[in-house]
Amino acid sequence: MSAPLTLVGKGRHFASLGIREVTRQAGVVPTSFYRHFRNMDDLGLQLVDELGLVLRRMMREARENVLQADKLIDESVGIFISHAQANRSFFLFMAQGLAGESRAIQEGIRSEMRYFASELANDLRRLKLVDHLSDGDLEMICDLVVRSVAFSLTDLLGVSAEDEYQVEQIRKRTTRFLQLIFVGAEHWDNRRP
Amino acid sequence: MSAPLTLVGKGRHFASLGIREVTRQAGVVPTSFYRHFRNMDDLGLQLVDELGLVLRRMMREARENVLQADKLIDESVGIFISHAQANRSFFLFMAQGLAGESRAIQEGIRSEMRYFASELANDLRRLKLVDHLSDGDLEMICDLVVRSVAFSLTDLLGVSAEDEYQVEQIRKRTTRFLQLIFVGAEHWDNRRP
DNA sequence: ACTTAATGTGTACGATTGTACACATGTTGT
DNA sequence: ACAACATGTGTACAATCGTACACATTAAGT
Repeated sequence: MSAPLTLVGKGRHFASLGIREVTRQAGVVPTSFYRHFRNMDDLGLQLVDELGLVLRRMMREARENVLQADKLIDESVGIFISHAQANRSFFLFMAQGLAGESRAIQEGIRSEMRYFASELANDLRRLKLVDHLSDGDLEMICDLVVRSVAFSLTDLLGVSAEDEYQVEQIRKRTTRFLQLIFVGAEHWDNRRP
Repeated sequence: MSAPLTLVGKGRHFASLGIREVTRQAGVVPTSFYRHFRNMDDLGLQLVDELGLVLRRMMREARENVLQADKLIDESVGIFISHAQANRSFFLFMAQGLAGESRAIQEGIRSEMRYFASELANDLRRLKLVDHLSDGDLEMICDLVVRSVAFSLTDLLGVSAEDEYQVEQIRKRTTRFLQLIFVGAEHWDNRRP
């Protein structure tokens, strides 16, 4: 399962990978592939499941480290960036899959993002930061947050992890996006008659 | 050039297309490909250029139709959705290319999005809607707007254009995203000490 | 009308692909 | 120790791939 991730990490697109290519990278004969997966789509779906675990680990770390609310955004963005770099290939796979050619993989990744957004909504409720918002509005806001971060992901994966200046730019920009969204959230009910 | 778009429209990923496949779709012999493109990346780059034209047409129509400021968001989202549906294949190609395997195509699409965001910033300035914002902040906000809309694109392309209920849901959700961002923008300077 | 350039065709080649089948090796439970 | 099972190997084949080359057709410029 790590073979396709390695290839994706080298700049290949998951949709363009073949069975032979993957098994070659895994140091195994092509026919062995069928012992584990029915086809490439099946492989992709299992990768989505593993991606879920990676995201859950990231959430857990964020929950443990975000102690005071005023540092929430900064800390979270930092944790996100360090996880994205530590699991670069996984996140590349995720970014590719969002517009990939397998509808099932697409839906799987989308579902992981929805789960992530709903967990975020729970956390914000628990921290008593969003008492003035309805459930529907909170869910919408968390969705926007997750999407914005996911889009920053494609920025981040486009630069080398060693290019500290660029990474810092992306970190700052993502932080400002989230600040802007939360400013909007604070004043949101004014808009809802 | 329309052959690869047709294939993308049928659910294929651009990165997985081959020269023979494209020429077959175009009703032409494989070797003819080289009369027009050096390789698939070259084809992709020329498609990005055409995508630029599509986006510019969309901007023009938005500028002509958005007369009063209070309907700005609704109108713009509507125009975006109708263009995305009318040029489905083009926008699919765009969504794929953002995390595609050619760095050059990726950068090309990103560049189109930056241009789009800066034009949006100009328009908002001209409409005198954002006098309290610095150039840098306005640019950041427009970037977030463009990203959010681009992400909604992947939602929209995932459902059939005939599924009016789903399309309507996406329209509403995108509109709310933008409203939230603009509420944030209105109150933004409070945050900047 | 005649030259030049642009574009499409036909054939050919070795490399690579997905997958079927029979067989070998290693691991696990009893 | 032995059976059952999971996993990897080797061989094979038709299909497809990218691309080179020589040739035919069409379009444009003079």
